[in-house]
Parts: sequence; C-alpha cells; structure tokens
Amino acid sequence: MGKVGIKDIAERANVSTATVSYVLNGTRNVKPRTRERVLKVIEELNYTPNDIAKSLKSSRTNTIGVIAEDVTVFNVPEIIDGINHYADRNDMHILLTNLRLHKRVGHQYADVDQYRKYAENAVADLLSKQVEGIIYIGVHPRDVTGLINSRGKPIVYTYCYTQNDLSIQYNDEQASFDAMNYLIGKGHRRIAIISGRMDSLPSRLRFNGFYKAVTESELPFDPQLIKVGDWGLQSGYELTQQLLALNEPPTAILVMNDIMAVGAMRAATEAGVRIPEELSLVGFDNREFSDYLNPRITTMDLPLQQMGYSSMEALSSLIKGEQPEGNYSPLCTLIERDSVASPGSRQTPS
Amino acid sequence: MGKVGIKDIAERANVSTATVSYVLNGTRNVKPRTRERVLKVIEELNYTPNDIAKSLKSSRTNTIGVIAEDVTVFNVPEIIDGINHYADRNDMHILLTNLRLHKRVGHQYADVDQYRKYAENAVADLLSKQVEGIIYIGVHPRDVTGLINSRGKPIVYTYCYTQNDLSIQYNDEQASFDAMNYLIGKGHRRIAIISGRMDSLPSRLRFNGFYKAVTESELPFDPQLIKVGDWGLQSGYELTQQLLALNEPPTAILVMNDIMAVGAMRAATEAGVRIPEELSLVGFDNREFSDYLNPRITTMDLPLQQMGYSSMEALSSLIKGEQPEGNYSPLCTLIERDSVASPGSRQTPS
DNA sequence: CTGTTAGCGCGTTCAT
DNA sequence: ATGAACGCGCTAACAG
Repeated sequence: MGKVGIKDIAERANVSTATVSYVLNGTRNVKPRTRERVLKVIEELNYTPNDIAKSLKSSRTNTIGVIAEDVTVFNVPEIIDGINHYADRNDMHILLTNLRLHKRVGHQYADVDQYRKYAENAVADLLSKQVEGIIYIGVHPRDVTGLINSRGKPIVYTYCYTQNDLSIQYNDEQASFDAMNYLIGKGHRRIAIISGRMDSLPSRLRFNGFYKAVTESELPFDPQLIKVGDWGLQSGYELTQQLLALNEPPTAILVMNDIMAVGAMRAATEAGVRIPEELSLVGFDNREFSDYLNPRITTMDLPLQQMGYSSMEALSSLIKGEQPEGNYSPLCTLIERDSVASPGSRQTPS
Repeated sequence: MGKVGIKDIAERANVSTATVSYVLNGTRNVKPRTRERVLKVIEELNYTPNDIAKSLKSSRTNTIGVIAEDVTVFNVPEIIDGINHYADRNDMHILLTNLRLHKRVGHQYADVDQYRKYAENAVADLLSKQVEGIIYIGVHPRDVTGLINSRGKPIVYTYCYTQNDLSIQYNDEQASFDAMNYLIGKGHRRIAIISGRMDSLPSRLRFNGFYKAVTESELPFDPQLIKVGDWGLQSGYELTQQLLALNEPPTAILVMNDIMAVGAMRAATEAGVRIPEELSLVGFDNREFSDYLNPRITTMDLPLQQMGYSSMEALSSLIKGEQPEGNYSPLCTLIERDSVASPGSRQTPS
C-alpha cells in the first residue's frame, strides 16, 4: 500500500489523470458515468490528496503563519482560538510558531535585540513554507517596529503594534472610561487608580480614560488618588495600603489588572476594610481566578477571541489584495461581579 | 521582483541549478570559488527557499500536525509549549488544528459521536498537507479509542489515551500517593478526600493512590471521609461543609482539583475553621490562581510541558520507524505553599 | 461537451 | 559541474 496517487486512480478507472483531476475539483464537466466510476475507485483505494503537489502548481497554500511570542501567556490561547475559528470557516490552515519568549529571555521583552534572531528565524521558516500571510501575537502591547521583515508578505499584528503595519488592539482608553463611568454611576466620586508601569502604552491609554471620566463628570481631582504600580500583586497590595491610609480614602479603586486587584483585596482585608461595602474594586483582564476569589472581582473582559478573528479577517483581505476594513479596535466588556457597591452601602442591614 | 528561484540564482552565477542546490544543501562538494559566487548571488537576490517544491521531491515536510480538542483549556498551552520546544530544537514545524470542543459541543465530550466529524476532517486536512505524524491533545483524560483513523501515520495521544496507540499521560496514582504521604509526613492521620466524578479515570487513579497510602500507613479507614465531587467549585464547598460537620472531622483534605479546593477554602472560612491551622488542604493542577488565594494553595503541579515534549520525542521515534522509548508517565510535583500545616499546630503562639 | 496528451511548478539527484 | 528526469497534480491545447 504505497502512496496512492492520482495516476493510480486514473489507471484503475481507465481514464486519464486529467479526468480524475476534473472530478476531484469539479473544474470541468465530466460525464456522470465516468465520474461515478472515478469516485468509486477513489473510495476503494482510499486516496488522500496531496496538497503539497497541488500547492506547487497553484502557488496557493491556504496556510498562514502565526508567530506567538509566548503561547503560555494568558491572553494568547483565546486569540489563537479566534484565529482558528476564522481559519476553520475559510478552510485555511495555521502553521504555529512559538517564540517562547518568557522561557528564553524572561520578561526582558522590552529589548527587542534579545530575541530578534528568534523572530527572524521564525519568519524565514514560515516564508519557506510558503505561508500566504503572518499574524504576530505579542505578550504585551508595545511597539515592535523593526522586529520583523515579512518581505512583502501581508502581516497583521495583535496584542502589539508597529508604525507601519496593521494591528488589532482593543480599545484601552474606552475600557477604563467605561469602568469609571460604571463606578460613577454607582455613586462614587472619590475614585483612585492603580496603574501598571507607566512605560507601557496600555497604562497611559487607560489613564487617559480615567482622566477623561474624572473631567467629564467633574470629580474632585486629587493626585493622591493616582498610584503607579508595576502589574505585580505586591504593588497592588502596598499601593492600596497607602490609599487606605489617606485622610480621606477613596471609596473605589480602578486597578489596571486583576493581579494587582488581588493585592488590593488583601490589603483591604487586612486593614479590616470590607469589599465592596467600604471599598469598591474594578479590575482589568478578567483573569480566570477573578471569578474564584471572595468576593468575585468585577473586571473588564478583553475581547481576545475577537482580536484573533479580526486579525484573520484583516489578513485575508490583505492576501486578496483588498483594502482591509472592519473594527480593528474592539471594545472591552465590563463583567459585573461582587467587588463593587454604592459607597456607604451595607449588604447586611445593621 | 517576482519570486526568485533556484534557476535565477543559477543564471546569474553562471552555474547550473544542480550546483546551486548542492551549495544550498551541502549535499556535495563544490569548488570554493563557485560556492562563494553562488552564495553571493543568493544574498543579492534575497532568495527564499521553497520548501513546498523541496517536499514534493523528498516527500518529507518536517511538519507534524497537532490536533487540540480545545486550546483554551488550561492544560493545553503548556503542552503545546513543550511540543514547540522539541520542534524548535529539531527543526520541525507545527500545523495546529483546534477542534474548539468546548465552544462547539460544550462539555459533552463524553459522547464521541458529537464531534467525530470534526476530528475526522482535521485528520484528513492534516494528511493532505503531508504531515509526518500527529499529536492529539485531549481536554480531559479519557478513552478516545476509535475517534481517529490516522491511516497508518504515526500518532501519539496526550491528555487522553486509546487502546491501540501510544499515549503520554502523567502518573495520577503516584501523584495522589505522594500528596498523601506529604500530609502523613506532616502528622495527619484523619485525611479526607474529595474526588472528581467517578466516571473519570483520573479520579479512579487518584483514589487508588489515596487508598494505597491509607493502607500502607495504616491510617484509620473511614468511608465518611470519602466524598465524590464533580470538579466544580460548588461541590468542593458543599462536601467540605459535610466533612466539617462530622463528629470527628478530618484534619486534612486531599482535593482532586484546585477549583474544588477553592470551594473547600470558602466552606472552611465560613465555618470559622482556619486554614492551615485547623484544616490542611492539598489541591491538584497547580492552577494559576492557586498562588493568588489567601492562603496560597499547596497543590500538585502537572508536568504539562514535559508531556508535550515527550509526545514529540515519541512521535519522532515513530516517524523514524524506531521503537519509542522513554518515560511516558511523567510525575507530578508537589508545590508547597501555605495551605498545609501539622495538625493542631498554631502559626501564632498563644 | 467529454476525454486525452503533455508541459509545467521548483528543487533534487543520478548518470554523464 | 551539468543536463535532464523526476515527484504529483493542474490545466492549456487538442481530438473525437
């Protein structure tokens, strides 16, 4: 049972290979009788088409390359899932490359030169494999201009961006603006913010949203309510302690990720400040664990699936030579859980 | 700038395409002078090899197919990471297919017929693409015999198994045995267990480990200490309440996943039972959140990375026609954190 | 309209 | 170091 090919079929069915090809692809009319005969032989011989040979001639592979900086980072699987969803519907295939950035260079991803070589290799391999386009998934939104030269092949970035190419990134500013308005709608006016590191774009954009909400709703602007963390649990913990020690502490805190929110919860608990009765908390990222904490954290969910899907949509347009169009800045969604209440409220009547 | 091919190089360097090929692959000696000339032209023309054409002739693609039942399930990314690690070192490539099982059929994965069609399509596509082997990653360890016909291509299963093919699965029994001995070493003798659903193999294997430890250490065997949950938070919560209501409650509980352990913690907290002073808890899975809870959960870490890596090792052997050998039942590792103490201990001296 | 013949795509490799 | 056949399926040109 050596590989059965189109010519084996042809022979056994007493037709030419051309006819078999026409039957297989419906490229031309074939008399029903012959057609049936061919199909039967295909069945009998258990023929499996060889896309490699096909691709060589057609110079189409229906395959795109996905380069993920690190698949083990929480946001990546959902993005890949979105990519797969589109790929599935459009009969495309995914060649996955995992740069394993965290395992290789730790969190030093700010220094592009540390891993340029990995990225270049990945692209070279993918191009050799004749992918029709590339999607690059970052580990953290940042400018990766100059990291990759896709040699004219279409490329779309997501969860990061470049100055020259298309990138799909959720709307950070709107997200924190929405979160603030939710808090304001609950009656809060002294709202603190614990941001991530300020050298990160999401931090700045989310701060913009915060500031815009403060301004539009004419909240008292108090610099003491602005804290800059480093995304880590400990920083959320310490900064919350500082906020609680203020003469006039905030009634709510917008925390720029769920991990720091855990730290914030811990600080509050230790200080005997009850959440949400005495302090409300909104997190960011909708990490899985935020649903398991006590209280469950109200947080902004990132449209990861959609980012993957949109990336593929855009890439497909690019491959077809069309102008990509669509919503390339999908919105985050607030997940209401149990860490927010109106200020001064009591869940249990006294 | 149309695609530059081997013949463009040949022409520009005044050699035959054969020579270029020999230079490119080092398949044969080429006079250094010619060699240099060819290399220079390759550089100038920015030549990108075409692996498709190469594969057609060599009938080797250096590509394997990975079918994941659902990439968004917590264990999968690490497994894929392990696969990538091996692939990277051995210059292999990954064609990723995501069945998206949870999104398509929910948690009905027990009924294989629900998604046989998806799996079959995936395999057919992969075979057409001429992958040299397949790795199948399940969402939950179970028998998937008959789901897939790989038509003679090597296939390795992980995080699930079949009766006929090789599968890589961590050692469940040993894991719970180890966890028990850890607890016993801390001085516990009344140890309860909250298992997952009993129609799941891991549940049974882990129960075996529990039972073996009870027997070997001659612990009192009390059926009241055996509770069967359903992997969900709520069941961990309720079963722990039952355990705490016993006349003689356990001093420690082995919980078969971290999610139920969260429920257990919650029940203990509400009952005013302090962890770990009055009740010790060991979880399973080392989910990310188990490090963020308070107290942090001591839990068994699954060797996911290694499962991916070993799967690739085994598959590679199979592809080469060798007999695969190696450790195909890697061990779990206990992650000591803060949810276990000796019974009757006090962290704070009274 | 149906079926066949033969050349092609791109790189590899054997015989010269 | 080279010419040419080859891998496998597609498709233009041609024949009946």
